[in-house]
Amino acid sequence: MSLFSEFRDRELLAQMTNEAEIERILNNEKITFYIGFDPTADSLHIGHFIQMKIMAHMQRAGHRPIAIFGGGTALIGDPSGKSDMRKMLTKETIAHNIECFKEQMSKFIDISEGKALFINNADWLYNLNYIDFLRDIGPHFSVNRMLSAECYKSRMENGLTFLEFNYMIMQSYDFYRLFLDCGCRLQFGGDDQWSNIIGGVELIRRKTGKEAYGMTFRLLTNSEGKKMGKTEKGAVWLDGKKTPPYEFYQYWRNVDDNDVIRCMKMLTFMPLDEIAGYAQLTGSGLNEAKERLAYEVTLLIHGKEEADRAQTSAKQLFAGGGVSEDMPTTELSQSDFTDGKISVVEMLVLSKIAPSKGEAKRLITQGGITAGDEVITAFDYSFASKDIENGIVIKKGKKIYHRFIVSD
RNA sequence: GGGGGAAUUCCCGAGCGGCCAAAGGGGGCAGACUGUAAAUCUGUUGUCAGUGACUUCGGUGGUCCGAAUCCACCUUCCCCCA
Repeated sequence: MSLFSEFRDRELLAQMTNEAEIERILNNEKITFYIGFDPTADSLHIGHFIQMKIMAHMQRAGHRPIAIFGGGTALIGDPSGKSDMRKMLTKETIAHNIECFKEQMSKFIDISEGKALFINNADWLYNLNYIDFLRDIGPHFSVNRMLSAECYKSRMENGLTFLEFNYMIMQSYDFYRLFLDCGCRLQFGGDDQWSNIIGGVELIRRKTGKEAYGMTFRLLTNSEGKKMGKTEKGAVWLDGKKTPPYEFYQYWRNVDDNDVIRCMKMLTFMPLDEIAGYAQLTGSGLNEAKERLAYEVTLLIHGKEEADRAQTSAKQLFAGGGVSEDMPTTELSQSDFTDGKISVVEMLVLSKIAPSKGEAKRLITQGGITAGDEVITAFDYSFASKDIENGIVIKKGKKIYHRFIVSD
């Protein structure tokens, strides 16, 4: 199957500037292309992963990827899809974030022998001369047209600063520079980047008279069109320290029925005909597909060992009596006990299962806390230290398990 | 630069001197139902303590027995005019 067809069949494609030509190039030439990543956090998240996966697909097919780290653009802040201005990041934070990105990305992209390039756009953006830049680039942008761009729409109501307004021009300039310096003719990005990408395509055409191409990939959304990969605590991070493998696994294990197959297509390298098999499943049979999805994605991000462990833990916890070696654990020391006892409320707060004592009591009152096999019903229930010296598992609701052990 | 308006608990959004820890919705959490799904229904959603206390309504002062509500100044944001 051709690379382009693969993208299409995996439902990855969103918009592109010249479909026929892009398909021809992808399938028949070896080209240099780029994707930008703004270092706004110290870890990549699942949305970036799709972009990386595309890079990997492309690299396998012999194309040369460039990953641009937005050390310069992150200082501006992309207003696309944001209803508020981002918090301004310091240069130090950005530098640190870039290092984190590079490390994570190296696991997916082969950068040996110039097979891929990692470039920081601060290399050219920092030292731009304002007047020269305006005279060189400014005339090629129409403010009227920029303001009608999708990425500024939401901001027309809430306010858009001049700082952020410049973001599109910066990104367009990036593409122009890469076109000149590296022969980069194609830019990819998430679909929210469409405006920024065609800005660059157009700039290149106006400055050089040559054609460059842009293509966007679908954002990971659920069946209701809402962005996926977000939890209450924030994004689903690729860094195991920010989103532990078990939680990561559970996120995918719990996706909506309607989203499983698309997630498989978009996030894994599973063969399409195999995915088609899973698409036949209905009702509770879909759990099988979810399990596979969770395993595959965890495997890609955290490796086989962690994926196996997450899967085993999940099976033990949900199928068995709820005991697993690998689960969040809180160690209680003797000083946590008063007169040799500790209340369940305290344990819940100590382990951060509940953020406050009030919340802990509420959980107990509503029957949401189970210790061992017993539902705790009295909010002042206490454990004696000797009763739990061999460890005890407390369950909050149906899915949160936490083990307590007593140290000497 | 001139004029007008706004800032409320996770979010949106009521409240306009005591009955306000603050309506309603969203979201979250828990329970029921289930398939570790969705939908639905119920409860709950500041902190600490079992009648109560304490800290909250952009910030700082003030008026008052009493303020989210009134006054002054400050900060930020929006709108109209230039």
